[in-house]
Amino acid sequence: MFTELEGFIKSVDEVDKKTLDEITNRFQPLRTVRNEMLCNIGQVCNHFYFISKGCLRLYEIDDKGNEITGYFALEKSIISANTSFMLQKPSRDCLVSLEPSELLAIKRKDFYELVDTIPVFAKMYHQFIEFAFIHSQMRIYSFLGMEGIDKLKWVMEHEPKLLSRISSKAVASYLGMTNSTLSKLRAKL
Amino acid sequence: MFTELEGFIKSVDEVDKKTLDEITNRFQPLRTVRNEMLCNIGQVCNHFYFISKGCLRLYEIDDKGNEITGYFALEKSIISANTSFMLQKPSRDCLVSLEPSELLAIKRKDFYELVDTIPVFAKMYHQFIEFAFIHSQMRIYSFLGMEGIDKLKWVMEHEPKLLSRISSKAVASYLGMTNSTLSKLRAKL
DNA sequence: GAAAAGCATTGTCTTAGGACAACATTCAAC
DNA sequence: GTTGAATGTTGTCCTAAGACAATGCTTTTC
Repeated sequence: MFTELEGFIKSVDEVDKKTLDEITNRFQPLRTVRNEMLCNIGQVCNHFYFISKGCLRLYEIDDKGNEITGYFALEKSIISANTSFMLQKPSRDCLVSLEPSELLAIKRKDFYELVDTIPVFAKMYHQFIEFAFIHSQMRIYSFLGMEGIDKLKWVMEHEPKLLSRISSKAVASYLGMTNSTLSKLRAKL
Repeated sequence: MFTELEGFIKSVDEVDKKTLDEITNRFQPLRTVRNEMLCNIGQVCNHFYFISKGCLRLYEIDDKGNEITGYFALEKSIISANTSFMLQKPSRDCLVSLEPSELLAIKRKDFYELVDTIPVFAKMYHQFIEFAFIHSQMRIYSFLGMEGIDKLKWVMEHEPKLLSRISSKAVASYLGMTNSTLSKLRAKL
């Protein structure tokens, strides 16, 4: 499990073995089953997760009880209930595993200590958040105003893994449509 | 103009006069008229802007020629054509002033030098990007799946300044609807 | 301060997509 | 493997919102 994390860090920048150990030492392995909740609505999220294997989903539940997916994270990436983690406020999001997953968890305090003391880790976080922001903006541009069929084509082009791996229901909640609409659109292609 | 920037930096963290000067020295004042273009589509954005007075808008033009607003920035905040600035790729966004504005511009190279050498500046950037990300996520959650009337109520509650200050047309492009729809929804309230 | 350009409002018509429901299918758990 | 629950498909019906157009209202510019 730690091999993947080491590879992930190395992909950010060159790093010596000692520094790498300092980083990985702070992470605790964690195995989840399907649909295991890592952060529930109302909790303050105190961990960041690196995904060695598996897949996590971050979603919110709106006034009408509909789920809206904010983010999917696949293996070799990091995720938390970001807003709650950053602001240390009760989360409006749920963070759950979609599959049995192998994770490495780091506590918030340790996380920010590494950010403050280890440049490669700071750079990694910096890249993560820039990417997360850019990705969100891209979704806003792509999904506001776009018609359903174009949203579907957009995911097929930009995030094809989601379609092969993740349930239609969850994908629909990511695209901002109902599962029946998604199903009809798929039939049209 | 520089007074506002100094206040902005001080609001991030305590900072001595010398450091403050090192920061502000890198900024060049810049006055714009209405609708002045600071970064056009296809250009690589090489500046970050602090807004002393006025208001900027970041938007994209989709396949059908419709404008989609990604972001509004009012005085006492910073903005650039973020994606292009971060990735150093040709921008898909246009950055324009909505009003005659007083700006302070900093070159990309200087900007990142300050990020790397002055902790308070790094913290400021860090806060900016965390906020920008959180704001984007909030918009995704709020606007995907929400009905028009609820989006309007949402802006009235969360960003009332936009409605009093910015043209309906631009607000509509921010909410992902046409201006005629927005006008009809307003009449309904 | 007149002319022009850009905005905002309101109307009609049309359509994409939501709600709900019935049924089929897959998947997981025993 | 069997059973039950969750997911996916397809249908009908209906409504929110887009397209387009006509008109009135502001701003800007000369």
